Amino acid sequence: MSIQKIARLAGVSVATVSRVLNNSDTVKEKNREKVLQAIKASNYQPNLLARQLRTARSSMVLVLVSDITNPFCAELVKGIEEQAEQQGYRILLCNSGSDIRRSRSSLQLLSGKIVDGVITMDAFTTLPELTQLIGDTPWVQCAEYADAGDISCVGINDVDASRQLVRHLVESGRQRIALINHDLSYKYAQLRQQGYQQELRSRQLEWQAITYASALSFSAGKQAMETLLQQETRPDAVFAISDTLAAGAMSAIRQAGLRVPQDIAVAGFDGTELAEMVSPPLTTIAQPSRDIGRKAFSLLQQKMDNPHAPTERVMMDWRLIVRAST
Amino acid sequence: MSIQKIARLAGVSVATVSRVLNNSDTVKEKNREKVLQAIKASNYQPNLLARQLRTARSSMVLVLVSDITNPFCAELVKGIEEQAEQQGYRILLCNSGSDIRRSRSSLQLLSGKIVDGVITMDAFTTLPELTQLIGDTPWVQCAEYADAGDISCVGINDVDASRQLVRHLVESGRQRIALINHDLSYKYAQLRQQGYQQELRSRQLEWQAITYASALSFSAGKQAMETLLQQETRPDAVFAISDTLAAGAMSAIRQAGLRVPQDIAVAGFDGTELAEMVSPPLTTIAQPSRDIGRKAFSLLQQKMDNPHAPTERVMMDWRLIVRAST
DNA sequence: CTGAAAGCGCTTACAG
DNA sequence: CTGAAAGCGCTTACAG
Repeated sequence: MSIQKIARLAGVSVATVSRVLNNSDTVKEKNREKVLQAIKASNYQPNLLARQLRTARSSMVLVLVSDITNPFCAELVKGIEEQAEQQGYRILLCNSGSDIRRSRSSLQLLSGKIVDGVITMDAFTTLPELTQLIGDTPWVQCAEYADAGDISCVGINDVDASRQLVRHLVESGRQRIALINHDLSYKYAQLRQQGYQQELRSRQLEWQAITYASALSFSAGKQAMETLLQQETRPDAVFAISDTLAAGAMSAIRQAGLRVPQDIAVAGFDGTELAEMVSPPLTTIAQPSRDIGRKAFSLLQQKMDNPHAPTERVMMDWRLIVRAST
Repeated sequence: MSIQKIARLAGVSVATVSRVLNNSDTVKEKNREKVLQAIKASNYQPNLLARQLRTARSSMVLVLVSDITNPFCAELVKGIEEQAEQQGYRILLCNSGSDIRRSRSSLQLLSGKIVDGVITMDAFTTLPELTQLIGDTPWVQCAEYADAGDISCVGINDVDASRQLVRHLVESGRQRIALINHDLSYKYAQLRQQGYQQELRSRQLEWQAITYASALSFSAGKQAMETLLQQETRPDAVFAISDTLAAGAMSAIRQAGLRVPQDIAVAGFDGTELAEMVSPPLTTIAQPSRDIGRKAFSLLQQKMDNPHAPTERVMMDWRLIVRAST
């Protein structure tokens, strides 16, 4: 079913059909109706491929998400979606699993002209490769940094946020604060660790312990906490770099027969709903995830509308939420 | 950058370039090299739109997910993805939010020939409309029923699973078992409710209470539980139709100063990781979510490979997991 | 083994 | 207001 058939059915030229389809110009009412009727009668659906090939734009953007299972990512996506929808764009989600091979495959949608731009959340260590793959098509990095190259990004000040969280733990009397971190190829992981260390140093606290969870998951958090509990001195507080990890840590603590927060205080990061779901509810850093997502799309749109739009690095606000876990 | 330019650069025809690109036939080694070199030199990327338009296939499928935030959905998607990847397909995720308007918009990817098939998880009440939108392109309904029309689907036997869960509650001595359900436009919600009622009846338990959560979320579950707690007689057990709702219910119970499971037992459904994350951990029905996803893709692939493939309704295995919450 | 040519289904100046 | 025609970037019989 093509525009040709419709044209034949309606007794007009394909140009006229196309004009009706794009409700453009001035088509004589009589003709418009004939076309509309033919369309309805044949249940015609325009071929988007052909249209996009011709116009060289798709009004679709690719969102390369590292892990949809991660509630923080899911929130970011919702923000991106909201903004995109409002601006008449459609979003294609691809789950990269932080795997460069899969990213590469997904990015063919970009180089293949199926989407007009891309929002990524990949580790900043993969940026060189991504940069090469993406070339100079519109691109925004979301909730992870890009400190070189011509890439716009949105995030929060992770060092400050971490410091404030650690400060809170210190001020509530904790002496041995451990960190459960994740893959340091993420810049945000590095920065949160920096914040943690800076704050300890400035408070003259010598005790320090860092474990690296193998994934950003509950079970990895649990395992990381078990490791911490096996060490000679036991921490009296744990700062986990995400709420999911913190939930895992709490579970490990409970299984070891210890209490939260009496024996060990636990704090998370992100401010997802999960932090309220566990008990005791988690102290955490609330990130404005929806807004980060929205902003990421806005930056992308600027680039799509104008290839020479300036590259921006946006820092959003965050805040500490104190709950019963600390 | 087009195939034409490469042809010119390499001093061959576009046909030859195309052949190299599709590593087909037998291109003289000398020419292949010239082409490969030209491609590398110019960093050429094939235009997928043009290719898909020409070949009328994309090796991409659309997954219309009702809510990526839902951990059960996320698991399904991972299963679909695994299978798709293995078969050389790419997946496009669209978040319908159970909104028919958004589904409609996403389905243009189908009618517009951008994808070869679609997997949905929409409420069965929307099927008539979806059927009309989708026409006769390959389509599989995942984790929700389709009892009419020519739609393949994969799921579990919800009635049996519910009955077994309720049986477990009864057998552990519970007398007043409440149900926290969700939107009855989902067939699975209807069936689980049926199972609940059937089992109560067969056990001659008269007491019954059903609340409907406004969403499949923690806070909606909490609210639903609060409603239940306000009624004259208090239940001594609650069966929530999803783990997320169950988590909300537990939170409400705790806030009311009651204990789980001593005062009220709580059971969930789905068997997501969340069920292990809360404390006490949840008794739940484990659905083989990954396998459901994989199966959904396989069914879709059958339809894509052969338009006359038979329509199937697949029922997967499930099992009851008893934990400390009951 | 290779190239000229048709065609996938659209849109858009251009001429009338 | 409308139509004929070119062209987006590919692939694929067809002929050689």
